Amino acid sequence: MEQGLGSESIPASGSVDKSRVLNVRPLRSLVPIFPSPPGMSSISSPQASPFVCVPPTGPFPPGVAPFFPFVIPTESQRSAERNPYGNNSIPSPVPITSFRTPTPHYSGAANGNTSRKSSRSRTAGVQSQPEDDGYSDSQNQSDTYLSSFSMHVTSAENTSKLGRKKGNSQRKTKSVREDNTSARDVDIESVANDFLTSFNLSGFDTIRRADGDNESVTYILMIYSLLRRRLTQIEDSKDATPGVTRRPDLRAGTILMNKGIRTNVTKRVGAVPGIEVGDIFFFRMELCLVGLHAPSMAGIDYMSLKISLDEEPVAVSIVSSGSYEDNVEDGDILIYSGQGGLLRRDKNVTDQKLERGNLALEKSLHRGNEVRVIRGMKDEASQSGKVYVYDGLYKIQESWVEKGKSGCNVFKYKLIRAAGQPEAFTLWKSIQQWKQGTTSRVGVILPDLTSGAESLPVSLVNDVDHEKGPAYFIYLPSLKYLKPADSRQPSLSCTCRGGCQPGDLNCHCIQKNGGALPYTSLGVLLSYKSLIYECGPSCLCPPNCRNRISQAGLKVRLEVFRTKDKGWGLRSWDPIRAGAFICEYAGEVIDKSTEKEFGSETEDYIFDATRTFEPLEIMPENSDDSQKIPFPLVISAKNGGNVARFMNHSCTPKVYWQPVLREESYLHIAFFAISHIPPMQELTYDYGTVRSGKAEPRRKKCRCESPKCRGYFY
DNA sequence: GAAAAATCATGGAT
DNA sequence: CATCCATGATTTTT
Repeated sequence: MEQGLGSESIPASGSVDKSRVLNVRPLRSLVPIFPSPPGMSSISSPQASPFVCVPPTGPFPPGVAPFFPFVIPTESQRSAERNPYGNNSIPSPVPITSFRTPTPHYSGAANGNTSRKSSRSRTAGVQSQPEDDGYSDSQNQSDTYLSSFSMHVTSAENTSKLGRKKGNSQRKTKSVREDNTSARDVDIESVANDFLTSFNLSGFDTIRRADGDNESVTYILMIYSLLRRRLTQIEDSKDATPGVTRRPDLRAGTILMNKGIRTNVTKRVGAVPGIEVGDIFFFRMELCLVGLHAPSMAGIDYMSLKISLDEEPVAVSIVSSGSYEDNVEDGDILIYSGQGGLLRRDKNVTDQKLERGNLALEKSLHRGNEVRVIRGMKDEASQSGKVYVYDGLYKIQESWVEKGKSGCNVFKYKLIRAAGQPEAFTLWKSIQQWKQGTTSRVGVILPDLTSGAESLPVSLVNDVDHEKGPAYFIYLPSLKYLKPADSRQPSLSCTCRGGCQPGDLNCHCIQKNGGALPYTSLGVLLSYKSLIYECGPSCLCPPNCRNRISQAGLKVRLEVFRTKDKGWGLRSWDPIRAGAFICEYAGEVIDKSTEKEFGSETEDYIFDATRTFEPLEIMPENSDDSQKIPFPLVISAKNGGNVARFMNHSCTPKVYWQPVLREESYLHIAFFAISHIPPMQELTYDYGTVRSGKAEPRRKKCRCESPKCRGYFY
């Protein structure tokens, strides 16, 4: 059924090269595929609570994750869930069900709706074909994935019932939008399906949905990131009819929510497994998906807690984002305003009422439970948009009512941060001050080791030992080709004087990239590719062209710092969002004639682009092998290089490298963030392994301290 | 600056 | 009383 759908809604798929399907290697999938138990959607709250005999300060020490043991529902429970009326007869107090569990909404919306709409989509698909060309290449490709893998998703989805929510909005939608717009929705849906199946991702099993761990959280965030960027790209390329995906962030979020690709669905007081204090997020939807803060918009998340017979709401997390007049002066204290009362479209400002979130906060004050605090602040990297920092657990100390600016009553809650947690928000404040110069960074050896060669200064810092700095080298901001590149191929440049535009198919550089720019409008790399093409020296586009991201210089404030046991390392003062460009690997290109000179005795500061690294989940490695790097590139940063030469190896890195070809003959190496990187976390990448046939450099002991550490690197 | 969006809780209806 | 359904409250984001 799904196969039929795929070929129906995307007419071009008739021309798909079936042989590709056979080449698709099974990708690493995170979890085995479990169809969700049919009764999942009817869980309700039984009686007993483990909280009854527990001090109000919370059932577990701070920082220690959840009170839920990892319980697989027993057979009796499961059958009880299947029979909703049997709920009350569950005899034993089982922790996992002792709280009101939100009904999971992973409805079959995606499949159900698409199939219903598919007949309409056929005509619309034809109409929109010219525009579709903007991304049809990649779409067709993933289409092959769809046909080969979709069965998993379909079967998993169909077991759950159709989301009424979805049906609801659909009805509204129909009256407002034209027919062909809703048919475009199908496009998005199928793109999303393609996308997900290309990861062989069929959803999370119920256990992983209920309680997360580090792996699930990062994985979900990666998927979200990629899907969101993908939808953004589609929105981009369809400039003729804007508004297809007005809010890619929300769109990507709901798709994943509906498919159950989320975690920590079980609401909980206190720490959330898989999420650490200091973690950063760029969208509210991300908070929903990982279960840190469930409401997609509201600032207060709460749950009802059963105490003996009574039920009362307690707050579990809040987002302070600047909509209200919160006081954030002191880093460990937060004066938080209650919700409501703000001016709405028709009404005026009103007094806040002691209900919902406000009531929950009040109850939490008396109960003394810990409340997670997420602080949102302006993202300086992008004009619009915010960064959210998980600032850990707080307790409410007092509450009062005061007159707001508008003269209406506003609830205020004073929250105090629990002691013993890693720095998060306070670190941001310090960094702000370093930048302003109001306080100085401890241990600075050089304020700018690039001596102005980069657009932003790079400090050299040592607050660990007495080492005065790395051995002398010349700072090169970019890769130096010693010999003029041999022009075996005529350079194919572009003539986009105003900068390359997403939909412009006449642009050679876009053509080389398969019909779509590899970057989003924010300059974020869409996804890893074995090779991407940027504009080069003879292109007519300006330096700020969107297809010159890796040439535009540093965008984040970096520092080279002394690590505890790995020599010098690199980290950033600014938060870095997933996919963002960090820097290139600068140095001197080593060609065959000079190779001897560098020889094997100088293994340090050598970058070998023929190395391979363990592919990450975010890389649905396309079987398309045509785009390999055009020639082996080896860079030496021994005598001269940039910040990249200080990046250490890690077996679970935050950064990966990506070959970038500028015109036909200039190959560069650019580094991009794998996931969101909070400030001051060391930037590391996987040094990879040497292609077989080449001499192995000597092994070095790896000190990355990750659970997946291989123990050594080259 | 307006408009649109998604989620969950809530309360009324069945 | 349990379940179903519709609506409201929330505020972020482009």
